[in-house]
Amino acid sequence: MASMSKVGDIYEKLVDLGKRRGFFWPSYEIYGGVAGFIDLGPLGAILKRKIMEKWRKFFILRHQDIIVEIETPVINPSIVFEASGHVEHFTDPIVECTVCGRMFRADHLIEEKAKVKVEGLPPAEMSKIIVENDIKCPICSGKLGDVKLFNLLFKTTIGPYRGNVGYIRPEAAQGMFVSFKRVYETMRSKLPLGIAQIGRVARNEISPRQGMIRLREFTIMEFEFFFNPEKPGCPYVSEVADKKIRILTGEEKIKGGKPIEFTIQEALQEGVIVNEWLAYFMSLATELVSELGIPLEKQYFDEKLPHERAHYATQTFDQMVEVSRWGAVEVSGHAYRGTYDLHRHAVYSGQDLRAFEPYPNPKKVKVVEVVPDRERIKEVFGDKAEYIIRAIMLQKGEEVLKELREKGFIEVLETKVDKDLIKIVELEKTVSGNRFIPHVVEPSFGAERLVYVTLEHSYSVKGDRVVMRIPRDIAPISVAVFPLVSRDGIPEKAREIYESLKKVPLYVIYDESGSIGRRYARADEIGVPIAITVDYQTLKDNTVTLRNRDTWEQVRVHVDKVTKAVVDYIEKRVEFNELASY
RNA sequence: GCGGCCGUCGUCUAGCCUGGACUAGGACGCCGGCCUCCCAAGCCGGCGAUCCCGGGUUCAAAUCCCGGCGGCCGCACCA
Repeated sequence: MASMSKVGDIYEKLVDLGKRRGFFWPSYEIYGGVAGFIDLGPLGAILKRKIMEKWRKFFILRHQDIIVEIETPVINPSIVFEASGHVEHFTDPIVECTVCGRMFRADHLIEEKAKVKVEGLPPAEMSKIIVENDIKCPICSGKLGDVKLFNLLFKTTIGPYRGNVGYIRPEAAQGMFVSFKRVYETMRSKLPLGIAQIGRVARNEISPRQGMIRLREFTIMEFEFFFNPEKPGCPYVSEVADKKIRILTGEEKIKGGKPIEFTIQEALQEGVIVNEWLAYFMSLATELVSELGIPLEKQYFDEKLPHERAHYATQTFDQMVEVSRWGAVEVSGHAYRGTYDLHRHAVYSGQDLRAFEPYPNPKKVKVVEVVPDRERIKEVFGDKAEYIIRAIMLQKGEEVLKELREKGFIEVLETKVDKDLIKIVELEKTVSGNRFIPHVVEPSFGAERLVYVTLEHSYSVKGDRVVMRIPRDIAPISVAVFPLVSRDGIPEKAREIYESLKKVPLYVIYDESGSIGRRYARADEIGVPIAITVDYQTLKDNTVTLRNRDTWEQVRVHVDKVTKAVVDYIEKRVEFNELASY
């Protein structure tokens, strides 16, 4: 297909196409628009839905015995995001130069210039440090203003009381953690367990740009996969052992290197990916993105360095897809979240969010029990005491003991607790099983970004026309029906076929305006994979022409077989040329 | 948030510098009709822009000035 060629920067062409043909456009256009919001048009909405369905097939339907989908609210009471750490960590202290107006992260600036740790300090304290250390604007040396907090969470109130603060979720994940106990029970208390959700989230980005890549409100598709850290193996990993993925490892990134191709097996053996489940899901993510029409060499995983990672994660890979204008964009994140979230919710809610796995037979074992000294902890920590006591009690006794012996204190909730506040009791006990906080790996996908990269990698030009080569199983419109000419009973015949295809059901368009070539062109531009043309021969032998969007090849198929041919083709059960034998 | 460039029919654009002849022109697309036996053909007719919004200067503003909103690029930000 030498005449099929990719063009350079296609962002603007897609923006144009999106508006003209109804894939997407800026929201609130008639009021001048608001940055960071987009509407999906008739075609975009179908495309997104088909991509979501594909995601469901990959991650939920294929694993429906262990991964289930739920739906939880978009608006959350503030306690949820206090527990998750978002209220604290999703807030950036920023400082503006009074001369040139540039904005900086106050904490980064102070730590760099004054060499002091300022994490968690109130803004007024940071402002003081800036004045005391005479820190100036690193660009123009101008005077810096006061430190202010900027929080990316959208805030609202729940009900009529101003004090009852709610936030719109910036990720769906907390819904899964908060309802973990319930889902775990409905799934008959077994691990591993994945809890998935597709839903809207919002982040109040400071300055969103880049069309549908950086949005203030978007759809996230993610699941939290809970497992016993003592049994971290994934039984499916053998199925994907030889599958290839590309990773820009942290080590390689520091050296300024490029992504390296690994098989899943190699990535695990070499310790590049720390967990089998994480590796398995990364393999599926690669396959999913490939099925959106993005070749392997245009995707890679970017291992996040410690300072690039979110507050909850111990290992994170961003799945990147190369696009023409912005280099590579993140379409999914794969994080090892450990016990962070469940632990925090257990502490904040006072609920036991541990899993339990019975031993074959109850065992008599020596256990180390941790008994916090409630009175003294309350004296020392005041309001925080209750949370600290809960956090201590959630620790494994052996681990607390070890930490105390090594350091003389333990660290919980980013707080040091001295050894004389904790009593250790060793006793013999009959235990019937293991109680623990499950570990979590989280694959999380941005639906709109997947839509965008799909469109971008579908875009091709053939001669002077645009052909959107959207993979046929996710193309918004599956098939077009055209009468070759609009007389002699041909339109009537074509309409019959159109009506029967709609009932399949399929997304179908019927078009009899303009020349046949114009209609093919219109269909190509919105990525309709197959066109059916009713012509004079149809009147004689009841066969129609099927025309392939990508190659323009044509085959004749009997009218009675057309539905099956179309369905088989768009569901990728057969290739186009095999339709000739239908 | 800062700086640069930019904002005219559905889309792309002419006009803006040098204010008036602009009833804002064109191309493509779209709608209706004719024609048409397979790749944006042709013919006829039609719809479509208070020139992003608000204010100012002027006898007169798409055009000059100010503010806002939006877009792209750079800086910062993107847990």
